Amino acid sequence: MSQNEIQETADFLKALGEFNRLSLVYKLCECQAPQNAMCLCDCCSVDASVVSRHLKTLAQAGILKLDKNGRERTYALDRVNVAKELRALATKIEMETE
Amino acid sequence: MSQNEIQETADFLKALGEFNRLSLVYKLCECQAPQNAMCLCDCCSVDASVVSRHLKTLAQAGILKLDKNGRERTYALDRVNVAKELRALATKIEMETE
DNA sequence: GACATATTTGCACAAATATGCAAGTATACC
DNA sequence: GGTATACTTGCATATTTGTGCAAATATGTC
Repeated sequence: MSQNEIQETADFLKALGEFNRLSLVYKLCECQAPQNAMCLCDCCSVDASVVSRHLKTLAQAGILKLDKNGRERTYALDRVNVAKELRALATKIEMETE
Repeated sequence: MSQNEIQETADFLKALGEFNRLSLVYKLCECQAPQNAMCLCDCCSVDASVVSRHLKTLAQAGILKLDKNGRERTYALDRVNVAKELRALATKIEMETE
């Protein structure tokens, strides 16, 4: 396993491993339709700018997908990718080597 | 989902989401037998005290199991628990609600 | 163009975190 | 008891990170 791969996985997990960001993820988990940032502000009691930054972090980690329409940005969970990453890690950890 | 549950999951992911800690986890992943802390020092180039603290963090998050014999402490991956947690999250995220 | 809405960005700051070193504790060996 | 080995802990410190506020940008509406 290369240093880079370790760093990437760590970044992915770190993005999920913060209370407000994980709250956003769970909130989006309940939504079938993509949500805009303002709507997501309700779920954690922080400033809109903070939500904006958390959403950016999550999107960069491949956890959310961003869509721009007009002055609105809608975010949706990248369910397939997140589940894939988590399962890959679970499988790796389960597997006994040598 | 309660605030507490969110916090616990976030703590679990945060414990995994740091480069040196994840390196330790991968290292232990390759070992069938539990390893002592000194042996684990080799895998990341930091002071033994730092490794000691990271191992403590991982154990508290339910990622490692600790065993004391004599002056040695051996650590082993709690494969079952970690895989279970990751899979539970994957399933939750995959599932579309309403 | 003026104004409202949606979101991002710059700045400042407090809190958390990772780290190294030196000293402390615990156990084994002589 | 003295010394070596295997850690852990306290302290200082540098870096990162989460946060709020105010200003900036971008787009829609009148």
